[in-house]
Amino acid sequence: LQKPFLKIALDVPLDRLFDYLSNGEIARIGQRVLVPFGRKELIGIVMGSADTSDIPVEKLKSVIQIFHDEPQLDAHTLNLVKFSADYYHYPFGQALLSVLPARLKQIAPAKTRESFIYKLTEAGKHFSLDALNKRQQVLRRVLQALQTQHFLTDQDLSTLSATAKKSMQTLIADGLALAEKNIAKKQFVSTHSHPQLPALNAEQQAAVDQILLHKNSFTPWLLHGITGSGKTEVYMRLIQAVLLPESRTNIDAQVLVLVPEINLTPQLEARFKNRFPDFLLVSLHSNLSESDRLLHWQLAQSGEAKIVIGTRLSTFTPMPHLKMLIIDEEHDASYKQQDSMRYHARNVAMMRAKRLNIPIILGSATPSLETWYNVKADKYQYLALNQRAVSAAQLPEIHCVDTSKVHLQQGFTPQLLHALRTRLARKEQSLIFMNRRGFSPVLLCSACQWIAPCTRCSSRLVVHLKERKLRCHHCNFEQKIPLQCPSCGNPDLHPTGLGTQRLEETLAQLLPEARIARIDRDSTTRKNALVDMLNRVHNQEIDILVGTQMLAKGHDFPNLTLVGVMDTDQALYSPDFRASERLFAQLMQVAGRAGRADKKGEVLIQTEFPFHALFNALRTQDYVDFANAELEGRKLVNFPPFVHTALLRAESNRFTMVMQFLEAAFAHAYMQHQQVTVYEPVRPQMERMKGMERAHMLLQSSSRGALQHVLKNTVSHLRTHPLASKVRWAMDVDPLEF
DNA sequence: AGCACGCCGACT
DNA sequence: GTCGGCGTGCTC
Repeated sequence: LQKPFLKIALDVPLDRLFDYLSNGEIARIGQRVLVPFGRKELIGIVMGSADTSDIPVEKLKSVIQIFHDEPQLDAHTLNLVKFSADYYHYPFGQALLSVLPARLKQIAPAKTRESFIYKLTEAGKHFSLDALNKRQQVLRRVLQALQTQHFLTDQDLSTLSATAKKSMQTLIADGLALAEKNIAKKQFVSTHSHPQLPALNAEQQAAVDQILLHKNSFTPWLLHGITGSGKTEVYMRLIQAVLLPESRTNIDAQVLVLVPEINLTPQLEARFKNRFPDFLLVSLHSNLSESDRLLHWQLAQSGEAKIVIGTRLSTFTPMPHLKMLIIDEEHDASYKQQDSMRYHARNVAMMRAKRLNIPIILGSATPSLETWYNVKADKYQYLALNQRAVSAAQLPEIHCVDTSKVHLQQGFTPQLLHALRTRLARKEQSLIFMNRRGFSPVLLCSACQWIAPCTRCSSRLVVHLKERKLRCHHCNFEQKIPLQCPSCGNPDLHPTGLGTQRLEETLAQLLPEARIARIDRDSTTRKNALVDMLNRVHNQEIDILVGTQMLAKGHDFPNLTLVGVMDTDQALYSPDFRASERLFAQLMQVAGRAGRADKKGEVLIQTEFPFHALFNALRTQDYVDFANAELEGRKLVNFPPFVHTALLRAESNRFTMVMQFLEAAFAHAYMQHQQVTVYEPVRPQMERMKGMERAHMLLQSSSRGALQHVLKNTVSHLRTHPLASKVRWAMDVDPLEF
C-alpha cells in the first residue's frame, strides 16, 4: 500500500477506521502499526489506504512506526472479525485488537522469547566426567544429564540447578556443548514413542470414515456420543488423517480444537501430546502467562503449531493452514462470551469453517437444542456413538426418589442414606451432587422471616460457617454474621437451605464413619487444592464426595458406584426456558460418573416430581427423546431456536437513566420492521448487581436478516444518543441468559 | 473508553 | 487563595 492515507483500526469504542498520513514506508494490510491518538500512542492495524480522506488534512497525524518485521494478520482472519463485529454489533477496531494477545497491544515491539536446546558436541560426547574438579558439582550434573538425555531445554536446566545455565555457558565456551536456537522444539518435543493405537469400535470407525469422506469441504457434523463412548479417540483419528494424509498433498495442515473453559485442558493436552509426539501442539487459554500466550499464538499464526487446543478465546487465532475444526462439548455455555463482543465461539467457528470450506465437528453427549434443531433440518450431518468404548462398562441405573412421600432426615431420604451405607460397607465411593443455584444456605430469622440480603445486588447473602461470614456470590461483598436480627432484634438466626458446606456437615453427622470431601468453589480456591483432593479420591482416601458442577466433568473414578442428586426441582419450573435443557445435560454428565469401570453404577435423584418427562428421558439415557420433546415445547411457544433473539442490556447506578435509555431504544426499534417483534424494557431476575440497576429489552424475529437490520439501525442510533455515554449498555445477539 | 478542559465547594 | 469534584466533548 503506497497511497498517502492509511485506514487504521484502533482499540477505541468508536465504530470507524481512523485516517493517518503514511510515514513514507510501505505498509501492508493487516500490519501492526504505532500511531498517535489524542495525547497517547496506540497500537493499530492497517486496514487499507486511500488517495483522499474525509478529514481535513491539517488534522491528520502521521503513523509513528510500522512493524515491518512481523507477520501481518491474514485476510481470512480480518474478514472473520469483520463478520463477527457486524453480527454482534460491536466496534470493529475493538473486536480486531481483542484477537491479539495482550503483548501485541503494547508499544514495545513483540520479541519472541529466545530459547534454546542444548546438545553435546563430539568432544563433549567423549569427555570423561573424571576430568572434572571435585568441586564442580553443577557442571558434573549438567554433563551427566546431557550424556543420558541427548538434549536439554532451558526448563530442564533450571530444574537441575539454579546455576545450571552458567555451567552450560562454560561447557559451550569449552566446546563441549552447543546451543541450538529452536522455538518450536523448546518445551514441546516429546520423547514418547508412538503408542499403540486403541482399536475403534464399529461406530467410531464409521464416524471417522464418514467424516474423512468429506474432509475437503465445509461439512458440519454432530458427533453425538454418550460419556465414555470415545469421542476423543475419534477426534484424534481425524486429526491424524488430516495432518498425515496418505497422498501427501496437505503436508502443512493445521487443526483447531476448541474445549470448554474448565480445568480439563491440561489432561486433554497431555493426551494429545502423547498421541502426536511429532507434531507441535500448543494450547491457548486464560491461565497461560502473557509470554506463553504470545508464543503459542505466534506459533499458530506462523503455521508451525499443527494442533491448537484452546478455549473460546482461541476462536479467532490466525492459522494459515487450518484444515479442520473440532468443538468439544459444543453445548457448553462457556463458549458464549459474556462481555465486550458477546460472540458464541461455536457459531463463529461454524462461519470460519464455511468460509475456509473445511469440515467442522461438534461433539457432545447432550447437544444444544440449537444444534439438534440444525441436525433435524439437515443442516448438520449426524453421527451417533451409542456404545461405551470400554465394552465392560455398563450404563448406570437411574431412579427417582419421591421426596414428597417420605420423611426427610436433614434433606436426605432413607433410600439415599441406605444406598450410601451400602457403598460404605462395600468400600465403594459415592458422589452427592447438588445444583448450586438457590440452595446455598441463607441466614433466616426464626421470628420475622428476615433473610440477610446483599445491599449491592438483588440477592441473598450466603452463610459461610467456617469463616463466620456472610458473602454475596455475585459481588463478593462480605460481612460478619450478625448476632441478632436487624429487623426485629431476635437473636435466634440460623442458616437455612442445603449448601454444600451444610451438606458435608450433615453427612458427617449421619455417617460418622465416612471420610467425606467437599469440592466447590470455596474449597478449591487454593492452587492445586482440586488436584490434591482428586488424588485423595483416586487413592481411596475418600468415601463420599460432596460437590457442585465442578465434579460433573472429566474426572474418572473407577470405584465410584453411587451418585445422589440432592434437589434440582427449581430448574424444572424455572422462568428461564433453558433451565431444563441445562439440567438434563448436567444430570446426564453426573450420571456418567457412576460405574465407569466394571462395576455397575446407580443414580438416585431426590425430587418431588419423579414422573417429570425430563427424568423419564434421563432414566433411559435418551437424549433424542428429551430433545425432541423439548423442541416441540419451544416450537409451541415460539422460543429459540424457532426464533432469533437479541437482548439490549443496560445498567447504571441510576435506574431512571437506564429506563430512559431503553425507552429511547424501544421508540426507535418498535414497529421498524413488520417481521421483528420488540418487547417493552423489563427488569431481569437479578435487577441489581454490584450496585448497578439493570434492565433489558428483547427483540425477536423468525428472520435473522430482518432482526439484524433492526439491530443495526438501533445500535447506530444509540451510539449517538446522549444517554449512551452515561449508561453501560451492550447488544447481546443470541443471548443465552435473560 | 480515556483524558482533557472547565467551572463551583471545603481545606492547609 | 487552591485542591479536586465529575459534567461535557473529542479523539484521524
